Amino acid sequence: MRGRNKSLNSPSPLPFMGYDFRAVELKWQERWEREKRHEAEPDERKKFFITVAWPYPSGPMHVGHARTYTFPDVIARYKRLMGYNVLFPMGWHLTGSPIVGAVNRLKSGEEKFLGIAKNVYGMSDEDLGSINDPMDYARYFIDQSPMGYKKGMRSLGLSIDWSKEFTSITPSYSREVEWQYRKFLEKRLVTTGSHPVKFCPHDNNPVTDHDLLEGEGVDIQEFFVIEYEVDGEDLFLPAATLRPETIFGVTNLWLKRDEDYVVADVEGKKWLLSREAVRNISYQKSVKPLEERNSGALEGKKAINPITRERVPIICADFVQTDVATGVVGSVPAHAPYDLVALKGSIPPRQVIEVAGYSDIPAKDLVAQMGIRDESEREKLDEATRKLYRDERARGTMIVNYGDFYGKSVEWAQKEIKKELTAIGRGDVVYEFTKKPVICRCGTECVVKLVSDQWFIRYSDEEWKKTVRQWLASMDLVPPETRNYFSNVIDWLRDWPFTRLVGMGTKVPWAKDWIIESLSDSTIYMSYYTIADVMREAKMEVDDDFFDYVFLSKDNRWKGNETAERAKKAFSYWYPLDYRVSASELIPNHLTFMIFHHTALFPEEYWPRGIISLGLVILEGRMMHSSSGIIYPVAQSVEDFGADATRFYLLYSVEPWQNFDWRASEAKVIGRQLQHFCDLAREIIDSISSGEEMEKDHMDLWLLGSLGKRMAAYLDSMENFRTRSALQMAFYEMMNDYRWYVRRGGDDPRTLKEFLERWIVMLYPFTPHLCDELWEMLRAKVPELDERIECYPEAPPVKEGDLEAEEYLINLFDDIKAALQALPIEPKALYLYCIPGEERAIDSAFLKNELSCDVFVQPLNKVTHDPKGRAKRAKKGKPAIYVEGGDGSE
RNA sequence: GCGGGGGUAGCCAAGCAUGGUCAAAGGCGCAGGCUUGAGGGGCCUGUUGCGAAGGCAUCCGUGGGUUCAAAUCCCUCCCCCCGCACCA
Repeated sequence: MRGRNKSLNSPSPLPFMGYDFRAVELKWQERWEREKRHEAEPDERKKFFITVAWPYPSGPMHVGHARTYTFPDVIARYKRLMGYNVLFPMGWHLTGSPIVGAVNRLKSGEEKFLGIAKNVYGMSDEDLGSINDPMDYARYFIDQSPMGYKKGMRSLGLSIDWSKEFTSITPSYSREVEWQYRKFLEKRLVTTGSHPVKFCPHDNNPVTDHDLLEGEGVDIQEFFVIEYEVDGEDLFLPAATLRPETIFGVTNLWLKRDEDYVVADVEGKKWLLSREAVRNISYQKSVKPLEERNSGALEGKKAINPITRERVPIICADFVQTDVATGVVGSVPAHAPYDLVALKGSIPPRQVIEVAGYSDIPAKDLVAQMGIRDESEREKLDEATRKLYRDERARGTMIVNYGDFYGKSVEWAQKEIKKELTAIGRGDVVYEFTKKPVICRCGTECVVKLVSDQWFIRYSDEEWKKTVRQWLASMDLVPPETRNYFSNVIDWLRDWPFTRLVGMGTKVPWAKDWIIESLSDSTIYMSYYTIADVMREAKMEVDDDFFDYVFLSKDNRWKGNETAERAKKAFSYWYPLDYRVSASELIPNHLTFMIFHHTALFPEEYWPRGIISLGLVILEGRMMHSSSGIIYPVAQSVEDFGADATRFYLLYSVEPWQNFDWRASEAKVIGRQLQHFCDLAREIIDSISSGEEMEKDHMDLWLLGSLGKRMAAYLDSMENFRTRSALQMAFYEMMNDYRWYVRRGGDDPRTLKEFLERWIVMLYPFTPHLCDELWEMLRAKVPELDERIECYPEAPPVKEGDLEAEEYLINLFDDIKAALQALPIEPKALYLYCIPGEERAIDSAFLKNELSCDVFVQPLNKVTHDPKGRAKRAKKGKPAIYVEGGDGSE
């Protein structure tokens, strides 16, 4: 020990001081803003453009959101350190109906919602009174509420370029959306059609799962309807089925016993429908009820199978469910357990499908196997039905002599028979929920409605998919596991209905009654960030030509226009998007749509380069839900622990793409650790004095060498977005190195200054306020440092030689501790026998001090004391150890 | 059901794509000691079991297998999470 600076020898004589994190954070936030530190303009530097899914401000910003936005901020700050010109913008997504819905609920005084607004969202009566329309509500959660997004983002110290801010309903942005869809229309990438949706007749609106009281997650199923003509009457029995291929095995038709059915005109034909079916189907087809007719009146009559022309009897039964599909069912006893049981052998089953493992009457096998006695055992019958369908569909073969059907698969037959029936005008389709009831919040039972004139984006287009697949292959996807996921999504993606009747948003340019729904208007909005400030300043009306010129360089009248030129310059500088950051649950829609849309609209040089998918955040083990009040608001975390501690905590426990469990107790610990770090840094800064030039000794070289290694690992992690691992290097490993250095007597102010300089820089992306503060303090002592921390110092080179000897000692020290641990004696003297030459690495003074006993180092060629003959165990790099107890013996 | 991702010591989690250097990093928590103006600070030590020695035994959801050698490769089973569309 050279004792140049006593205060640095452990333990610290200074009292615990800490710092006022809120004061420091506010100071720097204010300064960054005043200096417009994060506003980015095109220049000659290499650029880095990163965006994150824009928030939908329908409630408070909680720590889950904080993580989503802090991660890209850390990356943005890191890239600035690396010399990039970084654009990290933010906007607001207002499209859609939830905000509209929230305002309606407030206005109608819905109690539950008002309670949440007051207690969870922290809204005062005054706040509530000031909200009259959806924009008021959105504004409230964007920048008025203390729990709002903009305040939250600012208080976290996010380095967002607010000059590029806009919303999804900003008029000039809407122009871009219109441009995009007109392009799609031109390219025939949109199409019109009809589409089944969950619908509430009372509200006269489509409903989402979120709007439901009961029936969440229920799907819509397509039933195929086979029309059987009633013999001798102008009436059809529309038997609804999921298995039209079994039509060859139909032995009879079922109606519910003693039930009043309705004869109705359905698009020009007379159908017999249950009363429930009349209501349901009237939302899918034009249905005019004509008269009632009891099922008993039809019993015994015959109906004509449209394919086989066979006449089969109409039979009534109790198991028929009138609220499912049409309320009319075909009976296939060989392949449907229900039918088999209900017929009780009165009509012989007819096999039409053969499956390995089953007899010639498959339904019979299952009924016997499961011990089903009669049709009242619904649960068992349902299970048998499901199992049989699964097996037959997977492995069954058709054994009917009809057309090409013999020997064909069930799947093929199903498609084929649908085609045939439709062709001869005896096939139709009705939609039904997979499970009932489905009940709207208003209490009304929902129906399946067929929306016509719906517009679709043709994601099913094979050419388009091919382009997207190819581009995907060249993209950087983080984490790599998402590649498979994307690739599957592209395969399964169907046409997407992109028009809505309600909510905020941009109108479909050629169908002004419709609005472009929220996922579909946010596919290329990153491009607008690049020109948002130019557009706002210009305040001018733009048209399709404008975007053609700016985005596609089409030669037109905008050429030479100042605004257009500025926009074009900015766009071509910043685009393409380097990384898109989003939640992994958006892979099946938004993120994939983004790739589709870019490839369809822009030249390849502007297609997005990378996607980072984040994991979700849970709160103390539970899912966060604004609507249920299970949230931890950002505002609170910043107040409780500070912005830096919040940021640090959000990124340290798991990598960004893993799920994260927020625990306030841990966030608190981080706050303490930062306080400690601050103390330590100040101590080092205090110790810096000018004019002192000392030769670096072994420990100094070790500390700087190790720093080089840590920094290399840090850079590698950051380049791959492994922020957790980077933080572990930047904070904990650095801390450990520092401790060891001090413990080993290291105390050179110059070495420590160098060490601290890099330490601050490494931590800067994570805890920018504290780091800027420390940097400022450091500069007061070391004026030659750059004012901006962003001009980071290079890592010192790693010379393995500087590290080797110390590693040797560390290993030896560990071995000694392990050995001592198993010994129940007080060590008095420690003998170390090493390969000659290695003794140079053994700091016996240090060991003596640490172990409080005498230490004798004896190279193998100079062993003088070895009563137990341990010296022979010495190996290269691993000295032999002999411990002598207090009484001199062992 | 379909598709994707996981199960590692009290907790969070690293490692597994290139088997051995893995009793298995780091953090948290917990325990003990030190800091000779007593407790939310710091430093040190420990945290599967055994052990008068740096070792041995057992261990990485379950049960098998491959191998001189498996947390790491192959198979069986069990369990958990996330998407599945008109919703931001």
